[in-house]
Amino acid sequence: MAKAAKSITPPEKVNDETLRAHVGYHMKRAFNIVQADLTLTLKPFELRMLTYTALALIVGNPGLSQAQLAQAMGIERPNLVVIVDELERRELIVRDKVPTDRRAYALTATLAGRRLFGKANAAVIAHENRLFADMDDATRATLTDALSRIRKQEKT
Amino acid sequence: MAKAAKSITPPEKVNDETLRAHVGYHMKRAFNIVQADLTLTLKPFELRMLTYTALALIVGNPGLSQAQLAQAMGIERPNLVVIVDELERRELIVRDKVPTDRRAYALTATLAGRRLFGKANAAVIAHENRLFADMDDATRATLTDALSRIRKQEKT
DNA sequence: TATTGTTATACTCTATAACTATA
DNA sequence: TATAGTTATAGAGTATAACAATA
Repeated sequence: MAKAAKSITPPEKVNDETLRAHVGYHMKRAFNIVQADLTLTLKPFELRMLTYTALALIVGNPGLSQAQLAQAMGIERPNLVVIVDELERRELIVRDKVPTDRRAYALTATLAGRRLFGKANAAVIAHENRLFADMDDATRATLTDALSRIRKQEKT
Repeated sequence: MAKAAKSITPPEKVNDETLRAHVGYHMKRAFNIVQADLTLTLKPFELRMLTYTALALIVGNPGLSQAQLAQAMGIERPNLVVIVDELERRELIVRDKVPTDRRAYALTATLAGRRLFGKANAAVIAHENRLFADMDDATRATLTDALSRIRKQEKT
């Protein structure tokens, strides 16, 4: 039988029914939006999400080691090196040798680092309030809690 | 006054109090975990999140144009080209010229494409059930809904 | 033997500018 | 003028392997 020439016309509206059933799909879309807005928010401070996060943890934990910081940020050690390099070059943090373990560095924020973090953090709080403005506190708490409970699965 | 030599010791436990207050921080951490698990889930099918998503939308919307697909996926047109190229090269979709608009392509999944998507989708559903196993349906619905309501802000 | 920090490297995802061919 | 698809390119994030110094 001859192949019927089916006229293909682009659909009026895109049906994403299959994907809408997956939480991961919504997470990606939402995170991309949040990430893009956060990038603009941090631009005036010359920070990115990663340098902001690292600075926040160093400000809150003076003497932190790079291994601890990488673990807390959920990234691999090699990826942290350039981040810490950048913060140190800008004199927002200092890298001190730990006397009791000569392999490790103790990371501490400088006064400039703490000041910059204070300003950047205020901007981040405003960014969050803007993005999640139409979300009531209970929903926001549920969202935060649900997200923070997602953990790595053990390998089978 | 001489600078006091303060002995810096790494903290026992990392305090992430500041960051825990931000939804974006939890979104990133959670998405990284989901993304890593999804990558492993799709590996046997030689798909990534982007090729899987594109295939899902083409299967569900025969005749879709690339511009529509890029818009539905929330990515820029140039980034879609290599994705569509790959799906076409693997003969999972076909690119047909649209008779009424000779600039556009109509994307349609082949039988092989629909079959592969069926198998991959089953694996993705299992992956989601595994990752969100300890989350009850109401929470999952709240999470999905809250995430899908996050929208781009208008420029001020 | 294991860990800290490092280097080198590769892969993926995202965005923008500029082009062509059509509309 | 505007849109569809494309090319080229750059930037950012992530991961692994392998190394020197130290524990």
